[in-house]
Amino acid sequence: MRTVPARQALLSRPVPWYDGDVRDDARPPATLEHVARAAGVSRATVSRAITGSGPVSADALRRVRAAAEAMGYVADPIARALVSGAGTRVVVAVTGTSDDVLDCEYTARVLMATARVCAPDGLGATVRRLPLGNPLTGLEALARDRTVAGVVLVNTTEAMLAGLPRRLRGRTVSIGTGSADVPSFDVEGAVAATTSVAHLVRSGRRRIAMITGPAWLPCAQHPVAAFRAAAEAAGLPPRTVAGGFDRRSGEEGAEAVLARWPDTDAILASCDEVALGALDVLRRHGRRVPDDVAVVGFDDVLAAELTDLTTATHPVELIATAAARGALEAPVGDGTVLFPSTLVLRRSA
Amino acid sequence: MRTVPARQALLSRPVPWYDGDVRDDARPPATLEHVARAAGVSRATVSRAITGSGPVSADALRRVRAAAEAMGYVADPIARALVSGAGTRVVVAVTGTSDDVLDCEYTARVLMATARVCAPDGLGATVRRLPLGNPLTGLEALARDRTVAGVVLVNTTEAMLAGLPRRLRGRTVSIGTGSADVPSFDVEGAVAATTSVAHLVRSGRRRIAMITGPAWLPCAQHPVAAFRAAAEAAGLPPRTVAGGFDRRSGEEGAEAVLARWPDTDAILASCDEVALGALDVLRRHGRRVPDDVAVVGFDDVLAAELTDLTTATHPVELIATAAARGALEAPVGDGTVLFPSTLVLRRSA
DNA sequence: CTGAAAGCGCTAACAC
DNA sequence: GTGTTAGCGCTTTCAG
Repeated sequence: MRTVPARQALLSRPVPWYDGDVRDDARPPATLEHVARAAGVSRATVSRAITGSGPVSADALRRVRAAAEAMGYVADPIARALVSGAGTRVVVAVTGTSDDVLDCEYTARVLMATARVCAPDGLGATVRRLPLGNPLTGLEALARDRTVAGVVLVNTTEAMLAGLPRRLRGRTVSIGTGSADVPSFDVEGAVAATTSVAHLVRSGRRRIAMITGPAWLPCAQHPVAAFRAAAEAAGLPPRTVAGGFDRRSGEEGAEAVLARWPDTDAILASCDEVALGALDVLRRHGRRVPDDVAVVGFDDVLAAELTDLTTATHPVELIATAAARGALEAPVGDGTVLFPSTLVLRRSA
Repeated sequence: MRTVPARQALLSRPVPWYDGDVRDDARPPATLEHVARAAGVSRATVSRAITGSGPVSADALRRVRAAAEAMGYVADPIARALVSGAGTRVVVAVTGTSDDVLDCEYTARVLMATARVCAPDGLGATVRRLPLGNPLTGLEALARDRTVAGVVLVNTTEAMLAGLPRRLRGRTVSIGTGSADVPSFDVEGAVAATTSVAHLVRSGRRRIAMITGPAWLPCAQHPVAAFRAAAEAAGLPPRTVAGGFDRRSGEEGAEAVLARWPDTDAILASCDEVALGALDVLRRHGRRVPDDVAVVGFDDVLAAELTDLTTATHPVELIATAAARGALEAPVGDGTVLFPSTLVLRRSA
């Protein structure tokens, strides 16, 4: 084996485009090597200068910066990821019973926000469903996956938080319930419910029923608890029926409400989709909205405006952006960050 | 410099988890090296066996497969990307004048479909806006970006197709207009327009106006041409006003239509969003829909169902999925793939 | 058919 | 401070 001193090897190896005059188009991007040669220093020094991860003389720093600037040097995130084991994509992991959860507008918006956060760092975003019955197998697969830079949990359960694989700690966040290990980002759903009830009571409603979110979803219980508390505080019966987040459960929920409490004069829905289903059922039953029954949703999707639905806002983009950032950087404060929700008054309540 | 025979070096280097009994959770994923040792062959052979990129004896193949299977080996996409220069993410590049294009439902759906295609390969997805005025600078940046595995163009212009950087060829596709270099995937917008006009004419409409899509967008011209042809074939005046894809241009377009041709009895919109804006204006002007004026949209978004809008379907997920696949694999046939659109009859026409 | 060796572009010990 | 040396996990000539 012939042993060649490294530096000489470097010098003898041609640096293809730097001295040639290839078409700008075909020219491959500059590497650390190119910058080092231009600045007259070693690759290590360039690395330190660029990342700021070690001592570099002011002089070297200046020359490196100038060279990098001139050649439009950008560190290759792939090489970085390989050496640091940091991964190249943020996974939006949605718990659910079927892939329908990936087809909903909400998930699409979370993914979009995540992708936009990832873009400048050369990272990508993906989605994956975690089966409700056994989310841990999915999480373990993610832990073993070297491409995973961070995980944004959507529809987090207690089991997932408790069983979070070690390797995922510090780069996993939750949109919803969190834990000591997992910072959480969520909307002030409880406040939204309280405000909605207050509005209904103020406008004379006395027999309010709530169609709740999925029973297995911890963060969906806060609005329910708030509804109960607000109702009791106002001296009203805390009527609730179990629901989900889709149109269908809005229909079933409204049917259940009308069957159990025919005198209901207001329905509070866990989300707009559910409210739309309820509106449908009310219409079919000949109940006028808002005259006979008021309806309040939650989310303020485009459809809410079109159907004149009174609803509380849900700043999904803001939440998801903060969450994705949290999954990439070391989380700022490892507690819960809640985003405000405000009631938008329209015709339905 | 001490020169150590490679194989001996390999043998003397401990293979951390393979012989130890670390917690399953903390155990790092198996590498080529682990499989090679277990199968009693070299890394090169394992590589050939796994990728099928070279001659391997049946015996070696069997042993490698067994070992890989047993250890749950999956090749690290990052290392692969580094050595092959293949990139780790597919970029959805949307041409537009402002970042609003990234906030629309359509783009979110394209991104979701792209992310789902990328997921199994360990790749991610991102979005990026290409400024309408100068999309080439953006494309050149993408060409220089090593993380880019493929590009899905949305709202493609002729200039972009003509000036596509060499390094992007073969891994760029277009949702919309394509070229010899760029395979295209689109909906049968022309057919949709023809069918819509046929329906309107059949139901007695004679003074049909179209609010077109953006003038700068080539693929948006096909429906316009089809509309003109259909109208003329039916002996009707081919009335068109320029529009865009947003609610606002639907409103402005409808105003323009009513101002120029007060006797209009049908409006064909370039998309549902535009149709919704038109509906609003018609209501404000006291025109009854569909009695006085029929309205037909295009896309069949959720809002179309809610507002009882007659519209033609637009299988965005199908199109984007095919496009993303095309950006990753060598495109099947380098022509245009058109997806069918069908008219959904509701109350508005 | 198979193994050794050479990197992809970068970071991180470790010496000077 | 700065350079040298080792890799990260993989593919790929190039010899045998």
